[in-house]
Amino acid sequence: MAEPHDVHRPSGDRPSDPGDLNDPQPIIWMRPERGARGPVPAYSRERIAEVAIALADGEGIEAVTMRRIAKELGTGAMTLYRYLPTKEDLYAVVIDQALGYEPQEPTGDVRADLATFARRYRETLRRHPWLAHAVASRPVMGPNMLRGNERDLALVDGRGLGIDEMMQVVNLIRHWVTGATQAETAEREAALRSGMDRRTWQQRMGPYIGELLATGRFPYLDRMVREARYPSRDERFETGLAVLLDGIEARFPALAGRRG
Amino acid sequence: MAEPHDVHRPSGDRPSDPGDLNDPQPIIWMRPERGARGPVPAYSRERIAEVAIALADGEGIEAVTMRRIAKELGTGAMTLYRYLPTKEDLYAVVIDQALGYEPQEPTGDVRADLATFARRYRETLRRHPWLAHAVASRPVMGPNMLRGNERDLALVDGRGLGIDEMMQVVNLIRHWVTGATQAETAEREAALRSGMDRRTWQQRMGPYIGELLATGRFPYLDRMVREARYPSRDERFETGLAVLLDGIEARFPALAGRRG
DNA sequence: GCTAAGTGCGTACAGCGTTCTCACCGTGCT
DNA sequence: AGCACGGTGAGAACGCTGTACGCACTTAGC
Repeated sequence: MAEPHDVHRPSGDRPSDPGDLNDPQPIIWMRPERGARGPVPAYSRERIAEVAIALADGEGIEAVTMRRIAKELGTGAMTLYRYLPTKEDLYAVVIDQALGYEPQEPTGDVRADLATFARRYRETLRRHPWLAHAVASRPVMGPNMLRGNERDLALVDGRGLGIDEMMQVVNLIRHWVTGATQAETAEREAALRSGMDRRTWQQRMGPYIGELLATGRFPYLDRMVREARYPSRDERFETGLAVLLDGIEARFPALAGRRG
Repeated sequence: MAEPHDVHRPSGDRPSDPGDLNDPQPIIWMRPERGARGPVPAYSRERIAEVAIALADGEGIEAVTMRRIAKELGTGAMTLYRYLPTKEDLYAVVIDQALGYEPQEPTGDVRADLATFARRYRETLRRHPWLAHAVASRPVMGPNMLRGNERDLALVDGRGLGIDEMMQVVNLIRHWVTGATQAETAEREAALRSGMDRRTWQQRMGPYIGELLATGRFPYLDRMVREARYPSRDERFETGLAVLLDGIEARFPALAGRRG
């Protein structure tokens, strides 16, 4: 929330509009990767993001610090600021790079295409356990995100839906997948945090759950503990997805038939 | 991820099981609020959480620091650690308290009940813009969360669904609401960050969007800028909800009829 | 070859969560 | 009635964070 200083103001800036004092920093993807003048840079945004992603995947997102990335690259922390003006910009680049881009051509079967889209998105978010959380916190607008948006909207195009409706369908799936994946990883991480194994977690939670059940005020929790078959995460995902797709076909019948 | 020290081990602890070196801290709601021995505490978990929530609502979640909360209470930072052993425990208590508890009796119309549930949940998350993000990152298990779970499951009970299916339906709605609300707030916050008004944001993004459209490689982005009617957030929410409920009724027909 | 933009990076600062410590308080046991 | 001991408030200090500033060095364009 603190306003970063002007790293280097464009030399020929117009007499600053008194309405807004500091001309806002342009979004990271508008800043040129390097100017034509100085020595050739030793690193690049992409290389830095690559290291940050590896770090986040291997040791958790909280291991991603400027100093640590720099150390991994064999340089000083301040060097990174030649490439990325703030840590928020680092995140933007890291997220967009982690999202990546995988093409998907519409097959004419919208339901199948949307299912593939949902599964692909989930896989991406699961490959990087910090990603769902990161992507949900900010609008990203990077090149991969934007190309991905084109690809995803194409899956529901040509069926008579307006652009608003198309966005609605795609976002419905996106939001559910991010929400569900976050819940998945939150559960997993909480278990891991308490000593790296499932037993320790149950050891910690067991007495608490027992205490709760003893009050008799949590009949459904009781049933969850006693009756639940606990479908696998994959099964739960597939069921949720089927519900979603049923709903989409019910509300937007144009999407239901085969062919275009 | 760092293991906090034992704040004060119970005096009569058994010879420590060599399997796991440090007996894990019990979950915060199992620790007694205070022992029977010493002077009466000047504060309480609830009071601390109250201050933290006010701070987060007013100045953003990043304003919630131990020192700041302490200052607001008129005390020293370390005082808080008598009530909450770590900041993660603070978050747990804060989230559960912010979730609150609002009763909801089943009416016999499951679709209407689930819609009410979804709207109520969304309102709660919107009242505290940091909450959706916070609740999605960890399993909470606090008293409000747990009572809420009982209340929500009751809405789909008595229709022949197993507990797993009941959870499935409730979680589907929860995950979508958290995902969608996070997207909502992320968008809003990003706009606010760049100078507190919408115009500054468009001023920053405008040239970038223009640059993208000029490439001709983003036809759908183009349509979004040109054709989109941009339904309000409330409209989008209602549409998404209708889709979800249609899907639920299609997959679990037992929920569709009136009465029990 | 000069100039100025651009680069690598050490130093330093304010602020973070948390550990250690200590003086003091108040209840329950003797 | 006295005192032991657990609970309490809180300051000092540690190792960490993001990043502002400054300086020496490199290189493209004139």
